[in-house]
Amino acid sequence: MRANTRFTEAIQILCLIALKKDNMPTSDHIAESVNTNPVVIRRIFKNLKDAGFIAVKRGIGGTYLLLKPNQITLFDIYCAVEDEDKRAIFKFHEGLNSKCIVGSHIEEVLKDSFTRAQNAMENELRQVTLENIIEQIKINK
Amino acid sequence: MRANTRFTEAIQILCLIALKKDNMPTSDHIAESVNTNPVVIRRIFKNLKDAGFIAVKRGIGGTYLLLKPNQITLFDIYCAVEDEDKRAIFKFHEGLNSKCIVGSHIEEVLKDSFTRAQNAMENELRQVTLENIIEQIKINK
DNA sequence: TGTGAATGTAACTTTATTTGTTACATCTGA
DNA sequence: TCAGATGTAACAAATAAAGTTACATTCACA
Repeated sequence: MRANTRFTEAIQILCLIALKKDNMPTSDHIAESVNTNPVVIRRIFKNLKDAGFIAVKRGIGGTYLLLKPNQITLFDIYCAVEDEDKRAIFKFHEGLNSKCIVGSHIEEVLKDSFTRAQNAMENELRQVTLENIIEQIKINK
Repeated sequence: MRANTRFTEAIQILCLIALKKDNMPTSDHIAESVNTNPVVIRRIFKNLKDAGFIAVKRGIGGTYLLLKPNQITLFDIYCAVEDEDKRAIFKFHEGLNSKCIVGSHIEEVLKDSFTRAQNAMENELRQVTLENIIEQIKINK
């Protein structure tokens, strides 16, 4: 399949919304910045709405934040756009041979190490807020 | 695309080789434990050979370890079967709008946080050796 | 109250990538 | 030499993300 870019796109969408309070950006405006189709943006809107991060106005259009940027971490955003299965870094082949000592135990044995690695990654994402990202963008600007 | 299972398969292959010193397992034997095609196993053999972990005997067939299980970490195995691009957890959409403040800076700004998260994950993989995994399999047996 | 511009969403296509499979050249110990 | 293995190319199948089209629905405003 293609590389999954929903997470970084979601971050970019939230930055655009946070930085443009006056003219609330529409899916068309955002799609231009991300270089994709407006429908792709609207699909991510749905995830961000469900997570309680934004509100989207029908009819007139536009979006705004429901939380302050310092209340949203990168991990929160990650969870909003990818379910637990998708967030798992390491996957197992299906149908491991249960008659084989290795095949029947490897998944259980590796699960521990994999969980630790996954948690370490996620804890780093928890350390960074949307506000941190926005500040960096302003500095670089 | 499909879920990438090469990493877990490589670990399983190395466990099978480490645990069967007498009758060195062939790609056919291993394929049965992993539940896949022997060619898939041979493709991973190539990565493990290139990394210096195993030797594969042509003609007669079979494989054996060139390093001790305590000299190979999960991170080493990860690197052997996935190049750097594939190991990257987070990907960016291509063609971000360079005329937009967010589009032109987001990748650079996020890179820092993403690198930290990636490193945290990889450091956990460095803590676990093939020997640790094999011991756990024996205990569970 | 009609209109224009936006969102919500279904349905389908395109593209990318992994795994599975077939086939066959090559190798090696007995 | 031969039986059984690996090495590898080439192609098919499966899967999933992103792109696209289409259209119903919504809402501020003239």
